[in-house]
Amino acid sequence: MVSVNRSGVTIRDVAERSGVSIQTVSRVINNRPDVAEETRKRVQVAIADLRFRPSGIARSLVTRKSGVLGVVAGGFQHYGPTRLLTGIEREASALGWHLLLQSFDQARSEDELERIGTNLISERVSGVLWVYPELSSDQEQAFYEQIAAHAPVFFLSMLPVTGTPVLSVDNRAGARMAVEHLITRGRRHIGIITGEIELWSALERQAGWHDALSRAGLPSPAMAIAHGDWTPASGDAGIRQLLKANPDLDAVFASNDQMAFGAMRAAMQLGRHVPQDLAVIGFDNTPESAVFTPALTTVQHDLVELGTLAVRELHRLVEAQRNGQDIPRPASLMLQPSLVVRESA
Amino acid sequence: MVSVNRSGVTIRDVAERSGVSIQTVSRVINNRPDVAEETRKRVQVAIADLRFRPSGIARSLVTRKSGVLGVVAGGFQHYGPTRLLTGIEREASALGWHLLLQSFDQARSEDELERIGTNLISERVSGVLWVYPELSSDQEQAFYEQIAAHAPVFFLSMLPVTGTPVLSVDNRAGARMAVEHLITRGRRHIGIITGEIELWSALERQAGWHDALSRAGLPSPAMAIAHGDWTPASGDAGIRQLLKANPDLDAVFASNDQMAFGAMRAAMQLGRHVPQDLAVIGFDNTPESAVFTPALTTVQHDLVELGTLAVRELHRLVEAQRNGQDIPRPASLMLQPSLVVRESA
DNA sequence: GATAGTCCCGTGAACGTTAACAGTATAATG
DNA sequence: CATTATACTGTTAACGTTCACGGGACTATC
Repeated sequence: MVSVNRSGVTIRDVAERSGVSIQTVSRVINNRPDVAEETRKRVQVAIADLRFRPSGIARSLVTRKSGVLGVVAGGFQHYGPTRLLTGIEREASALGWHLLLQSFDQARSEDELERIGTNLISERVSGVLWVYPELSSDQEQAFYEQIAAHAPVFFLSMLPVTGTPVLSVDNRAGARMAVEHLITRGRRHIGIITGEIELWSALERQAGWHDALSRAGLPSPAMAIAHGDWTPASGDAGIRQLLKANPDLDAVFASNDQMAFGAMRAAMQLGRHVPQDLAVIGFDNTPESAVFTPALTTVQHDLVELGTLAVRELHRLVEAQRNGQDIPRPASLMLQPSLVVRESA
Repeated sequence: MVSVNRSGVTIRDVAERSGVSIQTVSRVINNRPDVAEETRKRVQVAIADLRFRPSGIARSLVTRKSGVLGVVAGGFQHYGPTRLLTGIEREASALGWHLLLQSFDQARSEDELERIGTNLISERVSGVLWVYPELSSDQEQAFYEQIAAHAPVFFLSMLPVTGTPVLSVDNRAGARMAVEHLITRGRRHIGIITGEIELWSALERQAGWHDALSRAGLPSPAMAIAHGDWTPASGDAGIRQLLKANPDLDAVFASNDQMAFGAMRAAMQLGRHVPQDLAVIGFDNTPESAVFTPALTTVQHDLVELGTLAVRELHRLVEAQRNGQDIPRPASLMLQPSLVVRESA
């Protein structure tokens, strides 16, 4: 019972049925003032009767505005991108924008990038949000120039490059807070399990770890660093490596909660008690972190809010541009995270 | 440094520069055979020089095909919808389709529904995937009729209604497997913490729990049922309620992993040992489930695969329709889950 | 009573592409 | 050599809207 009768009712049909011109119908659907109340009613009745929906496509063609926001994102197996997307979607829909999603997971090849760029331009997106995947700086530059000639681009949680506004959570400050908390609690041998090091957020969290240690006059040797990839398994592997290299390790900062979970489990398997022998601290404040045993101390950041803000800023920019107003060069923005102290540290 | 010069290079510019007609350029970009190799080259050079990208919008207008897949989804704070979206995105992009995302989180009002329908129709989507939110059956019917007149609609993980194909994981069978496993291990007083009962998947899992019990000749009294909402907190509350009402409860089936986590933590706080005193089993096989302490026994289902299949089926249908072929009424599809036995049961 | 202003409505052209058809050469066939 | 097929290219008309005009019928103003 799949219906095939694509109902092709157009503005012309409405005009005919209500005995006015096409233009008048157009005025009604865009509810413009200059149409008599009586005719407006008549047209509206015809619209309802015929179940007419104006074609966004035709409209876009002539107005040269799509009302579509291009979102390039990846890593939906992780917590961050998912939350971000939620915020983005929410605000976009509130502003009447649609989302054109382009994922960028598997192959980060040149071709992939080219394809995404072409798609975004072809669909005449009104703006672009580049959410997650890091780019090498030459790719970055090329992509940015390519797209930016057509629509404004914002980068979320990415290394800032010239002329590109970046909106992000202050990962560095968050990590610093976490490690400072460990230091306050008397820990002195504090390791780190990093995220994927190609990602700016991972690097920033590592930098925050380093900041806190050096401010306290503590060393941050290479052997206190284990490289993870955000997964629980890499947290497991990471803590084993760290404990082997640093027998007197008394705390670890895992760059996200999932790795913290993996690390806690492995530590307990190795006979270490958390937090007595080993304090563990995470990053994300995932729902699971509160109910893990022991409950995870972690860094809270509001990514939904970040996504919301990004869309709002971008929308403002696009509107200003469209109305020929002065375009304020958008500033970068850093949201401040906070610490949630629980049992693990 | 936000660029405003929306580069308006069209097919006409390309034609002019390469000294051919517009039509020939069109033939080249759609790489059709009937164009001389030499002219093709010349046109391609012009395209590259001018950085021309054909307007998907104009193309859609004339071909009356958007190549856009409407996805109506919600609940991205949960594991399921996220995985599903991943699969959908992956396959869509492989097939050259774009995704138009419409969230449906907050207000499930009539207005909301109307807005979504209008959007989908206005954008002339080629097909619609209704991912998560349940609808009351009259809403359902109205929505379906409204949209289906324009594009085929598939429902994922929803109560089947007349004429609507549903693709889903077999939640009922999964739950049954879980509870049967508990029974095999000698458990006799098995409670359930349900998901949001408005959702079909939650109801199916509850039905599976009931199936297994009655097949084994065991009772499934109302007081063995606690209603949750997928969150860890509701798992916590759920197990407390169950233990109070059923002092000799020796196992619980939580309808998702997050609730299982909450339940395990609460049980341990109440002095029960998992799995000795109380066996716990979840549903989803989230990454965290493997590293929780104790590691969670749970039901594994491949939602990425489900999303992939859904898109593929829908695409096939749309293509068949477009080519005027016979349209096979798409069958409903159930993916079989499997059990992952770990420590908690 | 002429002039200007206001309110309402319609006409024609455009937006950027593809579909359908109509050529014009050149090569193959009898 | 005439005829027919083949390979390539161009012309015209859509697709469904909105924009920039223009103009008629009233009403207000001097």
